[in-house]
Amino acid sequence: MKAEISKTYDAKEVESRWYGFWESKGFFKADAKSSRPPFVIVMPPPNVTGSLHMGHMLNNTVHDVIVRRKRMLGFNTLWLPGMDHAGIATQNVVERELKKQGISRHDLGREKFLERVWEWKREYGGIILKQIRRIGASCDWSRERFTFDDGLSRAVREVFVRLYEEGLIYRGKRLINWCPRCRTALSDLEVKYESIDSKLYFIRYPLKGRGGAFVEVATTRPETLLGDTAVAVNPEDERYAKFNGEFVVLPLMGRDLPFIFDDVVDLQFGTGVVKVTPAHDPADFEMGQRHGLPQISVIDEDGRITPEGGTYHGLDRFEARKRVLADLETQQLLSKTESLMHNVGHCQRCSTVVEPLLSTQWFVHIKPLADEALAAVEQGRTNFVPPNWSNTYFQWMRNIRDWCISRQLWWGHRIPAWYCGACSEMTVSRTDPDRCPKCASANIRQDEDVLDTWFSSGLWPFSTLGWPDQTDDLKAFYPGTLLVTAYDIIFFWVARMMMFGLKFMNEVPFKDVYITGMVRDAERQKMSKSKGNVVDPLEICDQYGTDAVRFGLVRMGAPGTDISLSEDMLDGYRAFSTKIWNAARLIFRYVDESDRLPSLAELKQSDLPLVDRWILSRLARVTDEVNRSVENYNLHEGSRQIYRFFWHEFCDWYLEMVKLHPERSKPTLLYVFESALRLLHPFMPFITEELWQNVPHKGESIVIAPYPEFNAEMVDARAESHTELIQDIVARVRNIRSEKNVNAKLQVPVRIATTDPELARMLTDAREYIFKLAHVSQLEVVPELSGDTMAVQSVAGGLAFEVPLAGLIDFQAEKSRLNKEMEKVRREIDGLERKLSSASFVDRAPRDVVEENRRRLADYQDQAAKLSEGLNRLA
RNA sequence: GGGCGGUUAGCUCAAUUGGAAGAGCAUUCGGUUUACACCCGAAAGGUCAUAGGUUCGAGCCCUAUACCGCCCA
Repeated sequence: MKAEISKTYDAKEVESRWYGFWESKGFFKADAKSSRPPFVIVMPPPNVTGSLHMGHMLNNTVHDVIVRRKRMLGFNTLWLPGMDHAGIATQNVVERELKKQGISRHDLGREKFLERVWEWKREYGGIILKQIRRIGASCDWSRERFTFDDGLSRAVREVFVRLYEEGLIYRGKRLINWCPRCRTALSDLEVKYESIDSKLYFIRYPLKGRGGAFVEVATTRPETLLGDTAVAVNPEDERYAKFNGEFVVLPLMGRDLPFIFDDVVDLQFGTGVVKVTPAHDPADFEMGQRHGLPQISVIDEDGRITPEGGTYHGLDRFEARKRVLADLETQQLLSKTESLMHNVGHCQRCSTVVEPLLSTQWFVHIKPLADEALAAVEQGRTNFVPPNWSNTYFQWMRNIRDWCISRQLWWGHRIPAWYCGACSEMTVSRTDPDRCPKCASANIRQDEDVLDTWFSSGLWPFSTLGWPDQTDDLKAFYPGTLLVTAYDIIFFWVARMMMFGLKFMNEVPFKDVYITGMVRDAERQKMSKSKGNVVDPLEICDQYGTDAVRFGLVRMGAPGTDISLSEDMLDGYRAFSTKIWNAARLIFRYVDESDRLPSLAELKQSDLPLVDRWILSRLARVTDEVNRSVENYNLHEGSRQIYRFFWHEFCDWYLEMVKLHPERSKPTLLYVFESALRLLHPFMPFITEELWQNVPHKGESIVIAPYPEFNAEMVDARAESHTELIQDIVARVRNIRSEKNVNAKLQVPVRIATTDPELARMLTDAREYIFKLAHVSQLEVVPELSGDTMAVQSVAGGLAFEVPLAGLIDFQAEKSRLNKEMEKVRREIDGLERKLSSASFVDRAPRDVVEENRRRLADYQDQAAKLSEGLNRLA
């Protein structure tokens, strides 16, 4: 037993010591053969390019609190970590590196380029996983996975082929979102809409064969008129009904365009006539399909005008816009320009304006998968915490559209489809073919494209466990118990895991989905690089201690609510670490090497002093509250309970009282402190391990020590009420001293009135606590107060008491103090009497509520009587 | 346009099923009591956004309004 620990708490030093020990001992390893009940969480795999930000820290802290408690409760706990290969992001990073050397990925070629990415991954990838260790995350690193590992790649391929065979994956020419900078297709989700202050242009389209007559068409994208194949109006629109069967002449191009009539046209928008460009606008694409319009692509994959664009061929799309407008102006076909706020899609990764393009891509026919995933949440097989997020999920699932899964990248799972150069047959296969299965030609080539990264992350809950093989891990750890994630990837990730899990495992991938909020700065602003308000978690962990940052995040993060991170907040929780440390220093003074941890039975055999019975009872209740809160994912509530208990009960009261007889209370002191450390461990893993190792304990590490659970034998209601009475007396004496400006060093006598012999005995026995805590010199317990006019009167816990302060009392001030107190009490009495005299309340409210109110009224009346007695004496 | 949140002490946020409005920080006052001044003690501070409604009883349930935020189209 170490007799002392350092005077100040050095969080950084302590925190650097334990993780390696835990990991090397294998405490975090799950056991696929165990008969204990499983508790399974998969980590949302961070991008391989990522480094830790506050969002990760919050997420991983929530995981860790939950996981550590479950592990201590004896569950066979698996927290599976890993990383995502992050197609676009990673490819961008490596391409940027290459660019510095003046080369492009095309200079290297596909194979060489991929080698470079793997090299990069080995060297720089995965920094984040080290950082995750730094914050204490108790993951099973023996099961770490990467979405681009061989095993997971096999799962991806299996899923692709099966879905293709079932007709749920198809290849087709559709209008997709295209990023001209990344030169790849994107899914709908990867497009971020930003509201932009832009212009609405009114363009004259001359009517064919009607002399100079024209209709006006409003558009935000004049350059796309090059690809117009119709103009459309709403069939209800009487202004334009007469044009049925007529044509307009497309400006600049001279093409004839028919009038079509379609419900989607908004009568209020612009002039009510819109241009239709099926190859460059999603709504127009659909309209084109309904009306059998030709599709003319006038913008290419680089964002330049195609040969279809005539004289504009080769111009960048934004340059083309200027030129088209200028030419329209010259021909007097531009009638006016209005300001308009509208949403423009940008690439999620590089912020380039996305171009809707007609393109041949691979899609998942999503409806059948979505229906299952929708039903699972509707039936409560998977629950969101907090539950309102299920609405978000429902809404998206109900309006879901086919998922474009092919990407024109190199870094990713290559699409397992081969095309025959001889017979044009397409083959989708689990294994790489060397010749065409139809015509046996060896002239086959694999599809160039790779899959959306989210396609592989969607398989994470089972691909990481060895699927498609029926491994022990898969049997033991699927389905998972819980998923913890922020709300921004409910669609990207949660929804897809639900769909794939149900499809391929016939079971939801997790029972509960806990949605965290976001971490914001002290002004509640979103953290962003451009604003420069990003807080580096590792920096603040160094500064405040990881335990303190963790505790702060958990304490402030009610499910689903955002957290604003401020210095004040962090200061507060660092102070909590220091408080724990200092409490330990005090306790260690009383402890020597011969001390050992008592069992509860041993404690209960001895005749425990009041304060010991009290603190054990409080510990029991707090243990119950913490367990209940964390079990229901109210981590903020659990952390609040334990903070309050440790600081304001254990330290402020118990430790102060124990100072009088440390020897007598030592077994209980050790027992409660050791339990409190275990109770706190999931929240603050480092400091609790450090102290636990220095206090008498059983076992190798607090990580695998049992978590405290409620024990009714520890509850002692009488000890609680007696101690509360003492606390109340102390608080009121302190209040009187403070209000009367009694010198802090001056001790005062106290007289308490009671006729209850048990209370009288208890107070006499406990008087030393009152002496110490309220600076009292002597305590007299009397049947009735003497009527000393030189004393200050008050009531505590239903007992009248007085503090004789001869020569210190200002009668007037004392009178007004008592009157003020009386007023308060009367207000309470009035309210309660009104309530209790109402027949409807007495009849309809539950009996215990009525009783409770009666009891309170009696208490207040008693207090009022005692106060008025005091007032009479002064009069 | 559709959906979801939020509005409680000066600030940041709690309040389990409708049954006595709380904490931390900040403020004021008093304290170098041998664990801790990152501390101890005391105090002050609230029309729970607004207006209606349901109920014996509403911060909590219902309806509208205002402002703020997010998501989807």
